[in-house]
Amino acid sequence: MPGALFKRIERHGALSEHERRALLDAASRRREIPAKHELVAEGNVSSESTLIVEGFALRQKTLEDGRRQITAIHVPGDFADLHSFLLKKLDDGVETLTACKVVMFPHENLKKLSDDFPHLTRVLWFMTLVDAAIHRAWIMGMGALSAPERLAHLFCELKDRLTQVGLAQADRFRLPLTQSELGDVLGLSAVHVNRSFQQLRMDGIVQTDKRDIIVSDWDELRRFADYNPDYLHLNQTVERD
Amino acid sequence: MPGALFKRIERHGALSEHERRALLDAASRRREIPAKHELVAEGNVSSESTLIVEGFALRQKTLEDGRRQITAIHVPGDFADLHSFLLKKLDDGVETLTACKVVMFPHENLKKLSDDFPHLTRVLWFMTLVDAAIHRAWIMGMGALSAPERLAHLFCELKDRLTQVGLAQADRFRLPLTQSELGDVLGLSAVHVNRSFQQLRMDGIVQTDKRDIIVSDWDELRRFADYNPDYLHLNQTVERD
DNA sequence: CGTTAGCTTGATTATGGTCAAAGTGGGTGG
DNA sequence: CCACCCACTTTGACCATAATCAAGCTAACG
Repeated sequence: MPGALFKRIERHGALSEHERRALLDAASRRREIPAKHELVAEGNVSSESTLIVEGFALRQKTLEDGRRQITAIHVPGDFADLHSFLLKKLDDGVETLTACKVVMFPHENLKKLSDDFPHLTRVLWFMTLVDAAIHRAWIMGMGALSAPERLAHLFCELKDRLTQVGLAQADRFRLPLTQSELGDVLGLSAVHVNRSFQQLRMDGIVQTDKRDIIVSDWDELRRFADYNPDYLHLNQTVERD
Repeated sequence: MPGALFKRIERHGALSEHERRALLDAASRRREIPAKHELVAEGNVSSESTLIVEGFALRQKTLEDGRRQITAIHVPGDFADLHSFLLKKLDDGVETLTACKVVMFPHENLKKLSDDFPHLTRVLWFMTLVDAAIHRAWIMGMGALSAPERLAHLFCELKDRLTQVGLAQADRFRLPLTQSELGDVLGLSAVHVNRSFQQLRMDGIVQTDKRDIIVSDWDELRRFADYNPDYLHLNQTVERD
């Protein structure tokens, strides 16, 4: 179990036994958190970071008038708020999307880790850099892609990220977001997300079954969305020396 | 001169003499680069990172069909591609906007720094986290703000970032971007950027003089754009212990 | 079963894109 | 020094994409 927990970290890091142990020791408590529960409020100072073991979470920013924008979707294996280790005051809030099992890492422990384990530090840094690369892909999508393309691009991204941690089937994955939430991700109204869905279905490149996204020809979808998974650095390892 | 060079790094880090020296030693050569010159191409593997000493640079992603999206604007004091230290293969290309003076940091030297100087490592990590926070602010803007609001938000951000490194006057700063480039930043057409400009001018909250942006009442502009500078972490120091 | 959250549809409006042409001004070469 | 050039800005007319509003539909859940 502790092994599976660090699936993603280990994929990027090739940790030594010593580093594994230190990482495990840095974790404080496990927590189970219900769906739609706020973990950290936007603007709050945080003193621990959250590794998601099970379930989905999101990060969001809110405007005065209530408009909200989702800035990140997190899947199992992700650190949802590792950036709070150094930023402290979060510019975005963290909220569970589904019920989650998480492991908390107090910042003082991460501090100690980063004093003693340079390689492990670089691996954690790397993971926040991938978060940033995903931000850039979203910026690209919002600036240059049409609504159906954006939706398709998101499906491609989530499929690859979920496959990385063994949570997608060959032709489908579960998407635990309502169309309204998807709107807040993509910068679209819920109605327009619905119409974009219909277009993808009518064009025959995406099917849906409840909350499952089903795609028989991923290459076709990738071409449609101009998707290139390089930015996820899926199987890249931070070199040790 | 080497002192001014690290203005931003030192603001966030409170470096020891030892760390300062190590950082200086990690720099390889200084370079002068003409305007509109590509420093790293999108998709290329990079082996050094670029600290901007003078001038402006940008990062961009391009689609097959030529649509491009600018993902970051960099001002003096910024590391334009520090993320390439660990990501290696860049998902966005780096290009100068104006003529630049830069200092290169070979990744092997950064590697050594990060082995030996945990605090300095955390400061560099912090700077990439601020980049990511800026990405999130842009995502928010593109998803939830109108065209004139987005433009105003960008002005507020650049004003604060330039002030941090002593490059803005009280009521104005130089914006070395054409309206077409601003369009590629904001996800708008050049024509619509022009019309958004006109609206800000007509509402009396922004004036322009050549490439200077002049604002007499910043608070008004900030309110208009729903701008909160917290995400820039302008004067925040990474604690040493 | 009734309630409710989420999905779907239609009609209308608004924001922003596209295309084309006409200004403007700084820099360069004759 | 002037005239031309070129890049950038501005304008207008028209079109496309997406938002909004309102209502009806569906299905899971208590």
